[in-house]
Amino acid sequence: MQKSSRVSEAVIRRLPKYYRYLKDMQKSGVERISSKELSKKMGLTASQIRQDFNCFGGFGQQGYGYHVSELCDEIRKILGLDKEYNVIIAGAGNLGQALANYVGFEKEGFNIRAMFDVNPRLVGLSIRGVQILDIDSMGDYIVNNEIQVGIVCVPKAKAQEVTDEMVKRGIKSIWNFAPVDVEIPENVAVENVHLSDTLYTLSYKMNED
Amino acid sequence: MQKSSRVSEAVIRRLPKYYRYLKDMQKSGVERISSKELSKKMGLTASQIRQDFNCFGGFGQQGYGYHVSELCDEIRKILGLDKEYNVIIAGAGNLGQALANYVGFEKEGFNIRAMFDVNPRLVGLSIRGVQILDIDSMGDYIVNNEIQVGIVCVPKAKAQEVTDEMVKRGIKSIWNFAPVDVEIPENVAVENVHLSDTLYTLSYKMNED
DNA sequence: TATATATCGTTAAAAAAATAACAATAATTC
DNA sequence: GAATTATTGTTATTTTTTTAACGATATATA
Repeated sequence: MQKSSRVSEAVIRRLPKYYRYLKDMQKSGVERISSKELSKKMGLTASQIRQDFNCFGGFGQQGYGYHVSELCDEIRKILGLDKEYNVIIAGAGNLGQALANYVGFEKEGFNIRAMFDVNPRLVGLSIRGVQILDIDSMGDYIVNNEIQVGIVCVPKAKAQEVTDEMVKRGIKSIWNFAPVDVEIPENVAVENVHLSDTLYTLSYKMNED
Repeated sequence: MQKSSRVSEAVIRRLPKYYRYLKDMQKSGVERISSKELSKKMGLTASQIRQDFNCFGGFGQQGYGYHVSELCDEIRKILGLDKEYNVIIAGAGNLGQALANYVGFEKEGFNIRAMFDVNPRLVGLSIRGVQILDIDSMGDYIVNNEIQVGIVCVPKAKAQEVTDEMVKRGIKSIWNFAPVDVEIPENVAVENVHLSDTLYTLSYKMNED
C-alpha cells in the first residue's frame, strides 16, 4: 500500500462510490461479483474498475471475480473507515443539526462529541445527546478531547476564523460546508463541500441541449 | 453557445466555482481581472481558465483581461441562473428543513414552493413560509404548480419511489440527497449528492502519507 | 484429468484534459 | 504616435485518464 501517495485524485473520488455499492451488495447477501457485473451496476467500465483496485494491490481472483465482503473491507480500510474519530461541529444551525442527526456518520466511526454556536438560545441544548456549547470554548475542548475532525457549518463570514482556530488547536481534518473555500496549512486535510455547486451543475444540465 | 453539448464534464463542474469567485469579487468592487490573477486566487492555471472560458466563446479582451461583472453575468447565464425555477422538497426532515431555510438558493432563482412528508406531525407546519404538505399530494402539486426541480431528502428506501413520482409528473431535474444513486430517464437531469462521499475522501486524505 | 470458460492483473493504445507556447491585439507608456 | 507591455484566444505539446487487449490463472465442465 506504499503506492498510496501516487493514487490519482480521480481514483480516490471513486472509492466512496465503490464502498457504497459494495456495502449494499454485502447487506443483500451477494457473495461474489466480477468487474463486469459491477461495471454494469455502477455505470463504469470493467477495465476501469480493475485498474482502480489495482492501485491498491488488486483484491480479486482470476476466473472467479471479487469476494464482495472482502473487497468491501479492503476499501473500508483504504478509506480509513476502520478507525474511530472524535468530531465536533461548529455552527448549530439547520445544517449543523441535520448533520448531528444523521446516524450514518457514527456507523463509520465519526463520533460527534460536541457542537458549538454563538447563539445563546442554542447553547445548552442537545441534539441526539450531543451538547451545544459556546463557541468560545471550542479551542480548549478540541485540545482536551483529542478532536481530529472539525465540521464547519458557520456562516461564510466566520468560516475562515473558525477553521483557523480548529487548526491552531490541532485538528487535522476540516469538513467545510460554508460557501467559501477555507485555507489550511499543508499538513491539514480539507474538503470544501459547496452544496450549491451541484445545484448549479444541475441547472446547467437542465438547460443544456 | 452551440458548442454546449460538447463541453466536457470537467469544465462544467468548474463553472460554479468560477461563478462563486467572480460573484465575490464583483461584490467587493473588483472591476477587472486577468486569467493570471484569477488563477492565483483559485488555485488553477491561467491556461486552464482561458481555455475553459473559450468553450463558451471567450469573454476577455487582449491586453486588458476580463471585466468581472460582465464575465460573472455570462457564467450566470451559462449555468441557467438567470431564470426562475419552481422547486419542491420531498422529505421535511432535518436536511430538508436545512435546505428550505437556506436563502441562497432563492437568490439564484430556485424558489421553494412546498415541502412534502409522510409524518403527520410535520404536515401543516411551515418553514420560512413554505408549507409542509402530505406526500400523497405531491404528484398533483407538481402538475398544478409547474414544478421544474425536485429535491429528494427522503430516506434511502423511499428515494427511488419518490423520484419516479416526480419524473412521472413532469419534473425535469432531480437534486438527490438520499444516500443512493436514483435512476432517471434520459431526458431528466439528476445530481446525486452523497454527502458522506466527501467525508470519506477526507478520511482517506487524513490517513494518507 | 483434460478441456473449456471465466475473469483477473497488467501492459498497450486511445482519448481526454491540462499545460505550455505563441501570434494577435488592445492598453499603456514614453 | 510609435514603442512597449500586458494579456487574450488559439494551437501545439505534454500529461493524465480511460479504454482496450491479452497472457496468466483459477474455476467449472465433460
